[in-house]
Amino acid sequence: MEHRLERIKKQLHSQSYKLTPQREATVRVLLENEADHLSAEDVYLLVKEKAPEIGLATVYRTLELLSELKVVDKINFGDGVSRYDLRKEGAEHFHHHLVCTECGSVEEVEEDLLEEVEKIVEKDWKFQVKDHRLTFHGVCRVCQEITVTSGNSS
Amino acid sequence: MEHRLERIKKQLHSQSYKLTPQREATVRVLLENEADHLSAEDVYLLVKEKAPEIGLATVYRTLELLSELKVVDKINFGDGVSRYDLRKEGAEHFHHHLVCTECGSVEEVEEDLLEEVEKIVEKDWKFQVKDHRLTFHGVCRVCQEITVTSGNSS
DNA sequence: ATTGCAGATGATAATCATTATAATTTGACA
DNA sequence: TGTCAAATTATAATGATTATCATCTGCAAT
Repeated sequence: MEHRLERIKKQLHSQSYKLTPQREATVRVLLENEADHLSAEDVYLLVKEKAPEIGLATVYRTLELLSELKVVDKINFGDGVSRYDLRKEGAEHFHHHLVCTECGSVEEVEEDLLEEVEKIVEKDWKFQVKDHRLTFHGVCRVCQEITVTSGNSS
Repeated sequence: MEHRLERIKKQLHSQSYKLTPQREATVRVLLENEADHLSAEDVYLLVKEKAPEIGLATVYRTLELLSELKVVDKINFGDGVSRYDLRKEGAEHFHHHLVCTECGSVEEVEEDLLEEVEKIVEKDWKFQVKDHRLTFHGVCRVCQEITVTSGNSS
């Protein structure tokens, strides 16, 4: 945790940005909630708990900055809100998501799975892939069980 | 074209919606601009050319309706705007997109390419896939050539 | 043909996320 | 200590989308 913070600090410094207290608090919130997919508003509320004087605009700017540095990825699941997701340390590619249409839960898939597909796209479409976004919409394990349980013999 | 319009009309009727003149004008615009990825505003401006009295709200409502009927897919490339993309006739799956980070162009990929990946997700994550969104970001063929041409010996 | 009614529409106001602005603060460095 | 650029805060502005509400349309029953 501290290690990853250090790393991000160095990344900032390498582009002559500073790790201000506000930025540090924001990064800490992201690290502590890595499993979630927080919106800017979510982050703002959480950061406020440890740094009550922070402004929403600063959170937006920080997230934007982290996004440029590829520390976080900005994603969008189709509701009108951008969400910010920490890139796993050392991950080459952005991970994928499984969005449940029943309960709204979001699972992460770290496996790449797209190597073959990218090769095809590069070869057949002559498109030089830099990044990708893959989201599956469907029914998660939990909701499948609920459906089976509650709907078996009515 | 007329054939596809008929088909959409039937789909509407099957859910007891009507194909009003405004809705028809909107669908026609979508059919005539199938290659593009129009925002609601774009659609609005185009529809206004043939039906000047239409309101923006109606366009939004129509696009929303078509989206529910899976006639169009609502997509989001990360700028703050939703775009509406006609589903190809008979297509099981939503097609993929190649977004060029240099010129902003968007290519469509109709091949599925994800069959294997979906199988893995269904098996290993017990996630029942209903739909997917796959977008590659990178450099399109044209921009690659420009880069090579203009940057070869300076 | 007229009435009644549900669904659609158009104009506009309201909402919500995000971005821009301007005044103030901070922190490194001379 | 004084200076200056970067960063921050509070707030206003923007832009996309949604809600509201009065009006309109087309059809079924009278």
